[in-house]
Amino acid sequence: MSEKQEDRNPFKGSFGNLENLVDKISDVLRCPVTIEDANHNLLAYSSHDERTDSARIATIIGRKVPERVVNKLWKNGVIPKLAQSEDPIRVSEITEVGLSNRIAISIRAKNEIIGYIWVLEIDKTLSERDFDMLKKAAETAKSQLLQLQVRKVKKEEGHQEFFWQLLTGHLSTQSEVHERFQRLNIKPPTPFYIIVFEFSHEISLTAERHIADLISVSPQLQTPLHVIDENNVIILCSPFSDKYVKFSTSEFINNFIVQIKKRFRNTEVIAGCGKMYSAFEKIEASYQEALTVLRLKNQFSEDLNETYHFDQLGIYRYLELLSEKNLEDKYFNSSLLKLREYDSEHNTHLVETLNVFLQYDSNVNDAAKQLHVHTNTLNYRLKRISEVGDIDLKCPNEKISLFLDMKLEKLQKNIL
Amino acid sequence: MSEKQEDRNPFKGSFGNLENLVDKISDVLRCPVTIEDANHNLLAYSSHDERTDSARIATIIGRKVPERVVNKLWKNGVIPKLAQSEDPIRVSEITEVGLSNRIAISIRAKNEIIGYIWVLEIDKTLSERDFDMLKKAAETAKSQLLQLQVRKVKKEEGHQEFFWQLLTGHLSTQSEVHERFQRLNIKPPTPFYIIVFEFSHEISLTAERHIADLISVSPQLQTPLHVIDENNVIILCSPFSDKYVKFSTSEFINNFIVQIKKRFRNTEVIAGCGKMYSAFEKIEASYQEALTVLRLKNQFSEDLNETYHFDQLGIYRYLELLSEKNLEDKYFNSSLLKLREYDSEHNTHLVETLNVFLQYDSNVNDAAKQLHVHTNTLNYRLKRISEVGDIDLKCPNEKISLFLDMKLEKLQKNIL
DNA sequence: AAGTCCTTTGTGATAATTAACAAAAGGGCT
DNA sequence: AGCCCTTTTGTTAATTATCACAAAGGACTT
Repeated sequence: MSEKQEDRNPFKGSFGNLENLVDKISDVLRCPVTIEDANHNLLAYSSHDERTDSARIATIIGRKVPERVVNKLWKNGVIPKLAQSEDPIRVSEITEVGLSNRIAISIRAKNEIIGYIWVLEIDKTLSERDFDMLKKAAETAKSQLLQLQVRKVKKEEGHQEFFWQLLTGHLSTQSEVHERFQRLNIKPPTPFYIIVFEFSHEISLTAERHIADLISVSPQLQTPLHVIDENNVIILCSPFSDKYVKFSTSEFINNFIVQIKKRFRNTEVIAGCGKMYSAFEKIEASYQEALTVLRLKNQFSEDLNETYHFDQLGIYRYLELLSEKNLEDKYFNSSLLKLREYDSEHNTHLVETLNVFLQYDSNVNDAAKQLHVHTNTLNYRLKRISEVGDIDLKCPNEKISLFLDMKLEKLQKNIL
Repeated sequence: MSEKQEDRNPFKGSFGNLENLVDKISDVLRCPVTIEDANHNLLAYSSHDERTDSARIATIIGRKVPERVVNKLWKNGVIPKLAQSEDPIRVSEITEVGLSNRIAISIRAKNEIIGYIWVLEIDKTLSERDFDMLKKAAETAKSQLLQLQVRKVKKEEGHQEFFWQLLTGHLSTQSEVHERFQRLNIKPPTPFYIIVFEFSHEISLTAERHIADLISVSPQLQTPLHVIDENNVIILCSPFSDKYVKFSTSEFINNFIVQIKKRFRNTEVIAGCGKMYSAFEKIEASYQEALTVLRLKNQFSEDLNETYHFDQLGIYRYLELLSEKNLEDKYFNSSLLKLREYDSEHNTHLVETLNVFLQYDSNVNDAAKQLHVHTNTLNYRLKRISEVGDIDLKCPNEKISLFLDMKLEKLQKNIL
């Protein structure tokens, strides 16, 4: 550091305690300031100022940043960014969790994060010079924190934060993950997979407690980590034994949903489950798969009513994309068009018949039952379908195309 | 027009004949210039200059722009653009047809195009001022052309140009199309469809004549229009009767290919056929469909060997897109993975067995024959597949997913 | 070399599917 | 009403598919 810069550093020297430092930062930047440790526990906050936002109030009251604020910051990448950079980072307003515009910087010693400084941009926007100031403040905060020996209070404290790191893929090495599991006294769960429950309403505090109970006592699965995120409950699961994985998972899911519905009427819950993996860097993948299941279940609610596992999605993973393509190409299935024309001319139900027939895996008996007609009737119709639509019902390509195209038409009807 | 502008107009007054005008334009712009009528017949060309390109030489020799140059200009949208705009349009070099950089402008009377002026940018690039000059030249050319009564020579002359207009969707109204057909003494072919033959080599002049004979004498179909475009022969077809459309089309296609292969050894020919329509604005769609067939036939040559009609493509229309999605998602089919692992551990052929089984529409007998194993063997394997891969072979969604995913894996192998 | 596990093939009984035909029912038309 | 055409249903015989069980062959282990 050059002499000139040192002269301009208002944070030079000792402040005795963190409260003095935080007030000094607040004076210099003319904004409310908060200092946290690496686990988002409140260490100090500027007091001259009553301008503030609800997240800050909650943090000061609870002496800790609320979990859902931390979760959000993980999800939108703010905390990972802070972990990478030594520079201040601007965070735009996030009204859902009561965060107004603010600036954050990490306090770090030897590349390890030991805390954060938060500056609220309530009615002033920080300049480049302010950013420099903040960097100097972080430097001073570093020595203060080291003196306080807050280093001991390492990141391992929060289960939730650790889980978010796993879910967002921000833990790089296998060994690091293992270490973290050990520190939390959790046997590393392998193999594992992610289950996400999506609630129709936001999850209340009462519900949170109930959910935590439900998860902790589950006899079917190990559930070492879980977190609540707006309407979703995200759970890291591991089977007790290699056998019956599917069975115990569906037991767990069904039980969970039944219990929730019993306790909270008018609440709808659906579940999505990612693939099972053994390498921890795949936690993110499994989480994303679970979210995909939920998205598609909302879109194809009838068809996927009984489905919760990513592996069971099958063609439904593909339909959205294909629907877009067909709209673009102005594609229509010639056979279905002919059948539709025939249907409307002769008051028949060839399309519906074909649909059910294919749905029941080309089994004449089952399809006939479903259609409430005689087997011979169905056979007669199939012959008709074959003639009218110019369809070879023994050709997999044709059958699959028809199956898909009918699903796609239905999807497009739903969207319009 | 203001007096000033008129003063600056070097094309004012009478030039006596087009040759004088074209030389004047060439003098002013210092570039080679050509004037054509609406059918691309040569009317006049500047002579002071031996700088030129091969397309211009061919045009002057033949007193007409070569068909393949005109086709190219239709396909890449230059002629449609000239039809819309009164301003000069810059055309970048098209080496395939021997066109160097040039500027074109339409000569029009009452919104009707009666000719074109072409300016070669051989070693000079035209300025904005030159463009203005060219517009004035077009104005003068207009009165000259009108005097020559070239208006009589309307666009109707060229079959090929008309066909390109249809193929590229540049004829707007049904009635206009009907009129044009009548002028060419062609009974408007409805319903119609497009067949495209793709040759492995560029089509020689000898081949062109042979192809024209083959098409004109076809007993299966009406073929009022056709055009040769690089390696492709594009044909507008219409069935003689509503019945046996499919049959006569495949007869025609097979005959064509056999004849070509007999005459030209070492030449491979594949055919693609678009959907049948009745409204002429759909010619473009049918053409594009035929091209899609050809594209996919090149990609899935084994599977689509016997396929030529767009309606028969089925799932193959979708595979490219799905392959991209799966690569992006890093998707893999869990069941197939398990089966593969089992196969390599136990030297079995479960994946291949499943593939054939699904290919043969879940028919145990046919699949067993294809696999050269006993029916019971196949049944045993299917039971194994069901257990190992955790697959329900009665569930259409699962079966279709497996079918698709196996095709997609194969596609990805081919690409890599 | 014997034993084990997995796979393949053969046999035959049983169940299920398909095909052929006849009768009946319904809808539209004159 | 009577006719024609299409659709539905019932009956039966012929054909296929499915299943259980036994035997045999291969690969690998001990």
